[in-house]
Amino acid sequence: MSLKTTSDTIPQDPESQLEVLKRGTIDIVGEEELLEKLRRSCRENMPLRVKLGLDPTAPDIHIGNAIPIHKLRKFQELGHQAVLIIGDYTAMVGDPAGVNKTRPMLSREEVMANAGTYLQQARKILDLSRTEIVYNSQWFEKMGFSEILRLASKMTVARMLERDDFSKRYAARIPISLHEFLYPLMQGYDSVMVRSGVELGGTDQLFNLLVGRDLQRDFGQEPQVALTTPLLEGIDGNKKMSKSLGNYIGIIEEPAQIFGKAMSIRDELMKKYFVLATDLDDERIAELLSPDIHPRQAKAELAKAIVRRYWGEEAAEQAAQEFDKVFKAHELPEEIPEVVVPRGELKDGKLWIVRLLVLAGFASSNSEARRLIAQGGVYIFPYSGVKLLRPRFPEAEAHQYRVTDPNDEIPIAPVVAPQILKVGPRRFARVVVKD
RNA sequence: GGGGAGAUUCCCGAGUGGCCAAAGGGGACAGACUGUAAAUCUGUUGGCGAAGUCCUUCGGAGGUUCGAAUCCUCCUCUCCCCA
Repeated sequence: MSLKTTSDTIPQDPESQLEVLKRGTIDIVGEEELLEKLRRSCRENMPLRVKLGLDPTAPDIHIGNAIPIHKLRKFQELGHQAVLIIGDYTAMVGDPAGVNKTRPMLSREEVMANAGTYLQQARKILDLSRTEIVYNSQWFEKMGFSEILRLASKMTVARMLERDDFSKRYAARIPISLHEFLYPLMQGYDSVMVRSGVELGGTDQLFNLLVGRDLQRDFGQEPQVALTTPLLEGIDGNKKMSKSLGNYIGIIEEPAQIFGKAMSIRDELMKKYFVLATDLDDERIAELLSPDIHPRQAKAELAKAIVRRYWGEEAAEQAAQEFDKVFKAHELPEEIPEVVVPRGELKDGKLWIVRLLVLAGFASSNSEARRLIAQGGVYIFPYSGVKLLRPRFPEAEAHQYRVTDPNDEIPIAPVVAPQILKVGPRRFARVVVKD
């Protein structure tokens, strides 16, 4: 996907820049300062240095933590210098912001592996050729203990405990490890090291961003402006979208996957997703959310818009069609993964259905497979020409394909005409025999 | 350093000798219904080719007992109070 280069249509005067940048923010600490910085930048033709830190704590960037990245992109479009910090050191600590327990410390290897995939993904949003990319191990690795002490002396325990997440944990008697107190200082020190003029982050980052301001002052630098963006709820609808909760939509997930996950959010969440996770303008969003539009359709537009943002128009269109096909018309999806059955598993050309479910990865044990069957969630039918699978469509006679007996032995057809195994509404596999 | 409380299944959390593969909630999965992987309702949620006076699981290692998540000893980790 190519990134839009809109810089020539973009307002260059500081006031309009500020206007553009303010859209979709929660706090700007130092808004006056920001305007001043923008003015100076115009006057002296010096781009602002805009910092965003990404901690590679998991392999995926999701549409929630992509929000500040898009904001960084905005700055980039306005001609400012994006500074992307890959927090390979901070990732080892784990940001305590908004978390109610100590995060497991990651190993160097895990972090580095994630860092690689992060850049791959950030490419989808940022123009990396115009982005300064820095790893914070660069300075933390060689930092001596005396320097760490000096840094730590700049923060008080009382101030730390003012933080909501820490004070809650403290009140609830949930352990707080000392190294977690170091995190904001590390992030703040990053700002000093890259001489950041503006730092971006989700609202839960406000404290960390403010520490950056303080530290910069201590180190004789002009303090950065802190600009925060909203947090997005995960697809479960109540908790913040996060990797560890597994309630996220990753930006490099398959379009079909993104589409489906977006369709699974509750209706009330649509507005927020429209605003924060798509490129649609306010007018269009209002239109889609009006009572004239069926929520189902609005949500499909939402899902499409999210896919479009990361995979382009064509992928979005395809994902939408695919979804309708499977969930509205109850037909087979376009792409069905194979489950390979080793010939040795067969007895007289037959395979125990329970075994097949396990081989396909649809059940982790025979017992679970039996349960699925007992619940009526398992179907097996020939590949050719079966329109699924609904009692409401009598011509399909769907239920003749439902597996009802966990002791069934399924004859496995030759490779040319494989069978389709379906579990639940959306898990499919094509059964293939190989030696 | 002294005293007290605690660690339970994917998560939270009940359980203080057998009725415990372990309440309840969350999550997840399945079914019904539908507008969809929304909402709602129902069910399932350790393993074993389903079966048993079976095996594994209540922080770890031992012990008491016919029998231990539950009692004892030591260990690891956490929280609280005092210093």
